[in-house]
Amino acid sequence: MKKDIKVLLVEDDSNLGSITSDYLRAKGYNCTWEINGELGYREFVKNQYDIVILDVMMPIKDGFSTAKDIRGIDKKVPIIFLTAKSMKEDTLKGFEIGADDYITKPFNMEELTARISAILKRVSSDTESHFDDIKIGKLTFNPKMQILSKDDFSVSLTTKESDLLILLYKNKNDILERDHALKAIWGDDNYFNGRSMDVYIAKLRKYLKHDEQIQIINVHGRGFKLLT
Amino acid sequence: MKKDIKVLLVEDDSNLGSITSDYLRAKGYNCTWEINGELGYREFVKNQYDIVILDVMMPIKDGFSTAKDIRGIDKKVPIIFLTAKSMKEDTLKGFEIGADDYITKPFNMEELTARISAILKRVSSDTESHFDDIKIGKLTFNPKMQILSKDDFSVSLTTKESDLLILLYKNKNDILERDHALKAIWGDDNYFNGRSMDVYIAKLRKYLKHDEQIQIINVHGRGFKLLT
DNA sequence: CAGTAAATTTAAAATCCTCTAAAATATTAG
DNA sequence: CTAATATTTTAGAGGATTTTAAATTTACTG
Repeated sequence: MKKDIKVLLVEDDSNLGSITSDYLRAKGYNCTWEINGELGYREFVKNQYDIVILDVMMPIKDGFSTAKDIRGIDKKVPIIFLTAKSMKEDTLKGFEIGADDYITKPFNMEELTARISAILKRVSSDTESHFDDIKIGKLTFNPKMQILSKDDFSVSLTTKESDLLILLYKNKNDILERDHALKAIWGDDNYFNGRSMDVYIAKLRKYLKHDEQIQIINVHGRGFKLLT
Repeated sequence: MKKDIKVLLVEDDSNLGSITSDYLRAKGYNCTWEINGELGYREFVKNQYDIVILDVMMPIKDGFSTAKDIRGIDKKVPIIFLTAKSMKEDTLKGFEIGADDYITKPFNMEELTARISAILKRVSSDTESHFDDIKIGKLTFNPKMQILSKDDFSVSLTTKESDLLILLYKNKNDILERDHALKAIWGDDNYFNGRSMDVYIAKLRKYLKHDEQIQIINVHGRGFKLLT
C-alpha cells in the first residue's frame, strides 16, 4: 500500500471539494477536506499534514490569510494555491507567503496529482515525512498516544503538553513565536493564555530533562526554540 | 558524506528556484531557497552560509541591493549573481559590490555546481567553513546553545548578546558597521537601539576578558572590530 | 584648544519569563 | 449522579533580559 500521505484540502465550493477529495482518496492519499480557512487552519494545527491545498477565494478567511497563519507555525509544509483565474498579482502574493505551487481553476485531477507528487518528491529529501513516532534526541514521542519515552522511562502527556511539544518539534532549532503558538493551541494570544503556555513550557522542560542534550530555550520577547 | 556546505539561493522564479535547489541538494549541498531579497537577507542574518546565489532581477528587493546588505555584515561570503541576459553594465555593478562570479540565464546545472566548487576551493583557504563551534582565541562559542566557554569557565549568553557576538565574529579583525549591526539585530538603527547596542558591547567585553588577547575596539563613528 | 559628537559604564526601569502552588474546570469510575 | 482524578487556568513571587537614562570619558573638528 502507498505510504500514508496526509493532504489537507481547503475549498469552500462543496462540489469541487467533494470531487477533489474523493479523487485524491481514490489515488491513495489520506485527504481531509475543510470548507473554510478558519476550519482548515484549526485542522492543520491539530494534525500533521504533508501538504496543504488552499483555495484562494474563500469566505470567512481567504487562502492567503490561511497560508500566512499556517506558515506561522510551520515554515516548511508545501502549500498549493487554487486560483480562480490567472491573476498575476494575487499569484505573486501567494508566492511571497511561500507557496510551492499554484493551479488555475478549472484544473483537471491528473494535473493536481502530478503537482502534488512533484512537490512531495522535491521536499522529501530535507523534510522527513510525518512519522507516527517523533525522535527528539534520545527520546521518542508518539503523537497519537501522546506518550514520551526513552529506554527506561515513559510518560503520558496531556493534550496541551502534546500539542505544544509537536509545535516546538515542527519548528525545532528555529523559533516558535509566542503568538503563533498561542493562536494555534489556545486560539487566542491574550495575557492569561500566555501565562498558561509558560506553565506548559516548564512542564515540558521537566520531561525533556531525561535527555540533557535537548532543551527549550527562550528568545526574549519572541518565543521559544527546541534545540535538538 | 560530503562536508556540510550551506548554500543560500535567492530566486523569485519558483520553477527555477525549485529545480535549482533540488539539484544542489541532490549534489549534497545543504541548500536553502528564499523567494525574495528581503527574506534572503533575513535568512542570511539568522544563519551562517558558505555561499550565496542571488538572482539580480527580483521584486521587493533586487539582487544587488540584497548583496549590498549582505556585504554590510559579511565582507567575505562568496556571492554569485544570476543575470537574466548578458548585461554588461549590470554585471559590472555586481562586481563592484563584490560579486565572486556571475552566471547568465539560462544556465545548466553542471555549470552552476562547477562555479560553486571553484569558488569554494578558491576561498576555502582563508575562510573556515561554518562550524557548530566558533573559536575566539582561547574561548569557544556554541551559537546554538549560546554558550561561551573556556577550560575553566562557561557563561550562557542571551539572544542579543549571542547575535552580536556572532556578527562581530563574522567580521573579525574587520569593521562591523554600527548601522549594519543595528539593522541586522534590532531591525532599525535609531538612537535608542544604538545606546542599547553599546550596552551589549560592554557586556561582551566583560565576557571576553577571559582571554586578554581578545578585544572589541571601537572605530569612531563607524562601528566595532573584534580583534582575535 | 574649545566645542561638539560619540562612546563607555553603571544603574534603574520596564518588560518578559519561570516555576510552584492553588483554584477552577473537565473527565472518569463507581 | 457523585466522588475521585486529571487537566487546565489563575495567581504570584522571584529572576532574567532588554531598554532607557545619565554621568563621565574619549575622540574628532575647525
